[in-house]
Amino acid sequence: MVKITDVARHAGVSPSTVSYVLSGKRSISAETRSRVEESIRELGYRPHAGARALASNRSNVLALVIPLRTGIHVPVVMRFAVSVVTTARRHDHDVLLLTQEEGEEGLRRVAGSSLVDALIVMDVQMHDARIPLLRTLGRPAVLIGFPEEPAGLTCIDLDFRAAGEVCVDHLAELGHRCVGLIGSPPEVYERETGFAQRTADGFTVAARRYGLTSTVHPCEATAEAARAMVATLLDEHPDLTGVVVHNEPIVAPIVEAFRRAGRRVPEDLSVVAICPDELAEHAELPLTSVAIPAEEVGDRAVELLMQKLEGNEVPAATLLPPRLTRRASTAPRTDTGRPTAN
Amino acid sequence: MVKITDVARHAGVSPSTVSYVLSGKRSISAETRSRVEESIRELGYRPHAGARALASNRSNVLALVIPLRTGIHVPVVMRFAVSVVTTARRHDHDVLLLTQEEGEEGLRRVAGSSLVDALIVMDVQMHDARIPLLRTLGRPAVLIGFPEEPAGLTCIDLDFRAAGEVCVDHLAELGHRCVGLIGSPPEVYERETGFAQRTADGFTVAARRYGLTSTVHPCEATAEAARAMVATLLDEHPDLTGVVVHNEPIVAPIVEAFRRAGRRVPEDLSVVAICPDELAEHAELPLTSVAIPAEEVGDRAVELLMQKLEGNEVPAATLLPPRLTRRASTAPRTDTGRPTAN
DNA sequence: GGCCGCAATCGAAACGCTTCGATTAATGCT
DNA sequence: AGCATTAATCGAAGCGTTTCGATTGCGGCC
Repeated sequence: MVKITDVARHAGVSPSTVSYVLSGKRSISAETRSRVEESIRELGYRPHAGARALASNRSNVLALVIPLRTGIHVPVVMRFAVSVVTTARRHDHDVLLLTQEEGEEGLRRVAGSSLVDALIVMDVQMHDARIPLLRTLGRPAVLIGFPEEPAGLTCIDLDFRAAGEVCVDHLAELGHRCVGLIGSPPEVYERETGFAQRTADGFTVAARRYGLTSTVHPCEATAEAARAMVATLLDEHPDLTGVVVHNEPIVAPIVEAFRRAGRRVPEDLSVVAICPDELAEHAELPLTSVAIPAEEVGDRAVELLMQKLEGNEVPAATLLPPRLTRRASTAPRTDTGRPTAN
Repeated sequence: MVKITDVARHAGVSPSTVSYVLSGKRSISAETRSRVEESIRELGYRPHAGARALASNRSNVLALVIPLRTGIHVPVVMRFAVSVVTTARRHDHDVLLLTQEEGEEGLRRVAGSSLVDALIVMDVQMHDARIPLLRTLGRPAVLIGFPEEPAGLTCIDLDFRAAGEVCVDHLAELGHRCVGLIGSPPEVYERETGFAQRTADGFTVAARRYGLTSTVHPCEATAEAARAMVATLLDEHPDLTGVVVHNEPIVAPIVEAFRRAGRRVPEDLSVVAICPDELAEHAELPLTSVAIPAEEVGDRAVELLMQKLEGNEVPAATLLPPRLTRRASTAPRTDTGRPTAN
């Protein structure tokens, strides 16, 4: 293994000079710099990560805790993860993958052993056991999602409450008077997962503001559940003409089920999805949707973390504004109420 | 930060004794051991990962390279990743996440800097630029998938060739005489991704052995493409009564499309999927399938790596035998050929 | 009873890097 | 011309472990 002293000897300088060339923390003459760089290249030198971490008290590794729970849409998680890794690399950091199975002890371990400099935690619950822990860990952390009591922590996410509202705004503007939200699986709500709850809150509040009839239903992420859901909905709310779907895997099955139930989309029934743009665009019928900006969230989370690592203050809460894109699944309400034969 | 000397002082022993208690590399009296352990607990001591890596020349971290390419089914990738992390933890290792974007330079970096002790590489191509690199890296590596020239490397995967064969075996036994394989998106084949190619090979060879008419078609992973595929297939092969689908996202759309085209499944047309059991079980019509044992592959990959880290020899190739589970989507061929009206 | 071997423990030398003062040479200022 | 300042570099002291030989008792053995 080639080490810094080898490079130093080869370039005719001291090891500290090599170190400063690498870190740029002190000025180095152009001539020396290029000589050192040439030696580094020639010898194929790579600083030893452990030695570096020991001496500098920085590992240049971030921990990323990814959720494994049921009811969480995997492709979205992956998009977060990838954007975190990509952005971390831009800042010369690597990413250590932790699963939720490891739980609090995992966080303690990687933080306590200085394996990582900072942490990113996904899938935050309203009352999350990791929250108090993160406060005491003494390492910068960014949460993707908002707990009930975020004081002292840095959180970022799509503004799901606003997302719920924006969907209702859109439907209300189109003249719909009776709207429904088809949400995440029940267990997601039972766990009090912030994003699901807040979407429902925003939806309900906005509907009330417009004086709309509204209803919220959790739904399992299977095609059968989707069909059953649609049946229930149409049965209990015959006037229903606007639906918001916040459950990625079943957006297509829901639309399909409404059609089978004799509702044309969008002529008889408007559907707004809260899902990645990609999914909405490539559906059989392109769907009006509020995007889940996974890449942006992951990216910004890392940027926030980097700021904190440099000792800078960062906003405690970052709520990304929802962006609704009109596509082919929403239309003004027709007067006829329930136009097609049943 | 509490360090090993603090623990040593607190327990009234030397630092090396504490180290030996932790590593178990020398015998320690029961009394001393428990005194040290108590001190560790009381002080909340955690060995510094960097210092440990420096002194021991082991980071206890594995690199996992995950694919980001199009045409790769994300949930399956995630299941690999999770099982890798879980098993690695059982062996007291952590997992560093690398994306394919980082490419060869990423491998060089993490291996060269001793950030990781060993590597797991997913989504291996037949002619993969990383293969020669891995041979020179001087670190144990396990590939999930098989390249063209695996000499000197350790590879593991489902035996996709056998999987293709097993599907044909099953269909042939049921009396089908004209079978088709609907595969991964074209780009996956263009990249010469081993698993796709081998499945197709196994399928074709087995069909020939039985004297069946067979056809292989790549297919984009969208519902539209699935429908188009089905139309083409039925058009070009009117006698088709058995289909193998090796493309997770579209198994349901394919079945659906056949039904719309007037083929009852399984009465008129048998479908075998190559996909995770979970997907096959929870489909509207439970599908006869060959499972993709992601968990087992990830698990075994880590076990192999651990063996190699301990200096043990391991088999160069591990091919997990395919397991076909009969469910409701396959049935004996009926005499009528194409029974339902068209 | 002296010797051997083993179990248990200690001390000190790495491990490869960063960083902090110190040193030297060159530059600017008056 | 002399002094102060700055740029460029060096040397050495850590950083917190692990590990290797050395040391100390102790029981068993002949």
